[in-house]
Amino acid sequence: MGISRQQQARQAEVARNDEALLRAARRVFARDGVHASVNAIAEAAGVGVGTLYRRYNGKAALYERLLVLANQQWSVAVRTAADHPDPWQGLQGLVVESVEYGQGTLAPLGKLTSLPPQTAALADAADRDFEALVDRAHESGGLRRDVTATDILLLIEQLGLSPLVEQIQELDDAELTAEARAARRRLIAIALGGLAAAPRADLPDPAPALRLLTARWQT
Amino acid sequence: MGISRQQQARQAEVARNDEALLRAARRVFARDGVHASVNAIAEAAGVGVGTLYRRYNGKAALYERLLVLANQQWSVAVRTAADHPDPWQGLQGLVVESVEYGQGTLAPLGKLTSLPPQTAALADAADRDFEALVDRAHESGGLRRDVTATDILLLIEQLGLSPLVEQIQELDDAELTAEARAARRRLIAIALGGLAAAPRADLPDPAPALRLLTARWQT
DNA sequence: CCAGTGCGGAGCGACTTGCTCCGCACGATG
DNA sequence: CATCGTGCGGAGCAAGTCGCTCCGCACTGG
Repeated sequence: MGISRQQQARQAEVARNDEALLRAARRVFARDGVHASVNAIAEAAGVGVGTLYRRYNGKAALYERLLVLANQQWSVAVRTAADHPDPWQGLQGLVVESVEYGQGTLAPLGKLTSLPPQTAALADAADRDFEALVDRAHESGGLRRDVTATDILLLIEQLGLSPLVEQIQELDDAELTAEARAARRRLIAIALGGLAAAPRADLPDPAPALRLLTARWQT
Repeated sequence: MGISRQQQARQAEVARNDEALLRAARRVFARDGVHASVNAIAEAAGVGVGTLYRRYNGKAALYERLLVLANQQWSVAVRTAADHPDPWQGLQGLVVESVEYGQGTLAPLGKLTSLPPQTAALADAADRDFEALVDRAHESGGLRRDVTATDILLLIEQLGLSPLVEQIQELDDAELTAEARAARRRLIAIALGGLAAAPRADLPDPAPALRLLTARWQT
């Protein structure tokens, strides 16, 4: 039972569609929360709803996939950060990467589904690794001592859901979107500066333009 | 044409209802964004939809009222902060107060309506005062120099929309809600520490419990 | 040309939306 | 106690949105 050449030829398109679907779903779920509609996701991905339903059993299944993927990304990112020679540097990189992953918080949708057991196990392991990393960052003197691992997790969640970035993304203006992401990078840097025990790096990127605040609700 | 005694007697109830309505509207709009339904707002306020419609011409009018009130609170808070003898202390208080006001970002709903002109003028004046305050905080040496006024405005917006606090509020557990607010106060303090030019105060409130992360999406 | 595959999106029933309207509870008046 | 004015809750309506199905079509390799 081999796979026909026709099937092989289509695989590329299928994979492209699937990726677009997941990226769009991540964005729309982050923006609209539980209210996110499958129509909106399909449209944002540039595919028909039929394509969405051919791959996922419905909204809940799509969301569950997203949860699993987010979990994998978190596990990998924690492991990478733990491998950094300087734990405080590794931790900073982890925060930046996690915030910019763009998942937002998916917790409100938790009711839609429950994590598969093996994913939950993976998450537990990653969380233990994360706490160990935080401990080492304390010992290295880089991380201020009164900050806990939970503080940092909450900080990541807090920074991940960015009205600024999400709303400006809707405007479909590439330059403005880049500015918004840069502005958020500065906010992340400010927060990281607040986590640091002592001297802090300069803020990255040019100072944000005021129009980032106003562009969103102008006609 | 005087007001009858009966009318006077009812005024108290009317005022109570109106306040509950506004507080509920603020919460629900912050949580659900544009999708917030008037039914949900009325229910959260503990009143019927009829009562809502007797006072406001519809969702847009309610929202506009919220915008105007938020503007007033911002103006007052900026003025108060500007009166503080130490501009950096005043600025810190302003950030905390604005974040905890609980408006979240209302920008996504901006399309529903437009600000009345006098409110816009008030906002402009407040923004000028705010920039002056930031300048003075720079000069006083309290605020790190590479942070701009826009950075701080974006930071307030970023911290104001808190998935943690909003989702835990849904659970209707007073103790847990207090813990969530305390946890966010620590995040604010961390961010303020990142804004500071040099030495920082200890973080307030006890360290957050891990269950703040998990309680939300457990059955 | 054909056959196979994956695609878009019109359309379905179910549900939610913003909003209206009416019968009723309440407290003051006489 | 009966009356009356006032503001209340929420059933119910039309319009719209939802998740989802299904079918005709475009594209590709032979």
